[in-house]
Amino acid sequence: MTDPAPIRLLLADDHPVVRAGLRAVLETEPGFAVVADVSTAEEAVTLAALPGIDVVLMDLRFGGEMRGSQATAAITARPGAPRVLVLTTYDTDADILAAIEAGATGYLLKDAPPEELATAVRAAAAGKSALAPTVALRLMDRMRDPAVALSRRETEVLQLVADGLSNAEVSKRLFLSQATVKSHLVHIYTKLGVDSRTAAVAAATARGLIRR
Amino acid sequence: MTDPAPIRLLLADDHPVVRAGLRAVLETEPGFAVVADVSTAEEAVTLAALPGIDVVLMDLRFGGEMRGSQATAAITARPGAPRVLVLTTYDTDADILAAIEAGATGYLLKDAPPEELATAVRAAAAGKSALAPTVALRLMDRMRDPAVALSRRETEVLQLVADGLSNAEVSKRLFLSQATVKSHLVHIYTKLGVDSRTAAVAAATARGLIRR
DNA sequence: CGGCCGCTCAACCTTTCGATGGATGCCGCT
DNA sequence: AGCGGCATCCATCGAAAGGTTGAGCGGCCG
Repeated sequence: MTDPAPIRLLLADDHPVVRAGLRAVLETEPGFAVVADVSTAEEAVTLAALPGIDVVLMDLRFGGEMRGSQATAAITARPGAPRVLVLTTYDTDADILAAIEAGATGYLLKDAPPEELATAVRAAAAGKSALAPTVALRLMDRMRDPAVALSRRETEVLQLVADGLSNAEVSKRLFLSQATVKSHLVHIYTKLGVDSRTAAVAAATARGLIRR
Repeated sequence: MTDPAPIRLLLADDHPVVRAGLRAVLETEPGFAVVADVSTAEEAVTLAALPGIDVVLMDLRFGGEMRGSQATAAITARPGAPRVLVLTTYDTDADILAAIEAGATGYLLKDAPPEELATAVRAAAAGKSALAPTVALRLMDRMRDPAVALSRRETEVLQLVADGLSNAEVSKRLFLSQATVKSHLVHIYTKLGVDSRTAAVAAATARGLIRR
C-alpha cells in the first residue's frame, strides 16, 4: 500500500520565522502537506474557504486588527469547514476560552515539541480535540472554580483600576458615585478571592480577565 | 572568487518550532552556517565557549531558570566571545535594557522579516549593533526622559505590590518596617509621576519596569 | 573630606479604601 | 404571579494606606 492522502494544512501566523519553522517541522514528518501560509487573520479566513484544506494552524495574536479567535469563529461557522488548531504562545484563560468558544478543535503552545505538534494535527484532522497539557490543566482548574466570570460593568471598573485610577476617578469616568464603584469592587474581590484592589488586579491579570 | 567564510551561528531558543524556523530562514540565505541549536540558556553559555562561533542568536525567556540576559552577560564576559544578538517577542524597557547592559550587540523582535534578520546577523558579525525599529524608538523615548530608573530595592518593593501584597505583607516578606516600605513607595511615586500604588503599578507595567 | 544617594526607620495627620447594609430593576424558573 | 438570583446603584463608618517631616547610616565620587 502506498501513501494515504496527506493531511493538507494552512498556516496562519504573523511571524515569518514561525511559519518557516512550522513548514520545516511538518514537511519532514510524513503525511503532511502545507498548502499555504499567511501572515494575517483575514487571509486565513479567505484561504480556509478554498476546498482541499483539512486543518488550519492558527495563531491568536496578529499584528493587525482581526484576532485569531475571530478568524477561527469565521472559519468554523461555514459548513464543511476545515478544523482549526490554535497554536499560540499564551495560555491565559481569556485566550483559551475565546478560542474554544470560537470552535477551535485544539489548543497548543508554541513550546510544544515536534512530535506533540504532529500528534495534535493528526488528531485534529480526525476530528478529535487536542489540548496541550498546560492548557488541559488550566481548564480543569476552571471547572473546579466556576465563580470566575466578572460582569461587564465589573470588568469595566477593574480595568480602570488596573490603569491606576482611584475610586473617585473611576466614578467620574463612569458617571457613578464612589459608593457604587466600591460596591463593584467588593463583588470583584469576592469572586476573585482577594481583599484589595492591587490583589484583584494581579489575580485578574493572571487569569487574563483584563488586558494589561 | 569563491564563497567567503560563512558566519557561524548558535541558536538558543526554547521553542523547537522557532529553532527550526531560524534554521530554515538562515540556511537558505547564503553566507550563514548554523553550527548548533540549544533549548536552554545554560547550554547556550556552554556551547558559546567553543571556538568557531561568530554570533549567538539568543531568546530572552526560557522555560527554565536562567534568563537570556544572564546568559548573554556570561557569554560576553569572556575574552574573544562571540557577538550576541537578542531575538525575542517582547519589547519592554526592562527586557531591552537588561539585554543591552548584558552586552548584547543587537536586539530584534521575532516578527522581523527574514531580510531584516539576515541584515542584523551580518551587522552583528561585523561588530556593528542592530536594533529593530520599534526598539530603537523606545530607546529614544528613554533618552528624553531620564527620571525613569528605579533602584533595585524599589523595583523589588513595587513588584510585590504589583503581585497584590499590602504594605504589611511586603514589609514582612522583605524584613523591613512598614515605614521603609512607605518610604520606597513615595520615592517610586515621585519618579513615576503618580500618587497611588495602583497607578504606580500601571505606570511601571506600561514602561516594562516590572514583570506582570 | 564633604556632599550625594540609596536604604533604613519613627511619629503624626489626612485621605482613601474596604466592610457593611440596603435599595432597585431585570430575568428566568416554577 | 411570585420567587430567588444577579447586576446595578447608593450611604455610612472604622481601618488601612498614603503624605509629611525628620533622621541615622554606609558607600561612592569629585
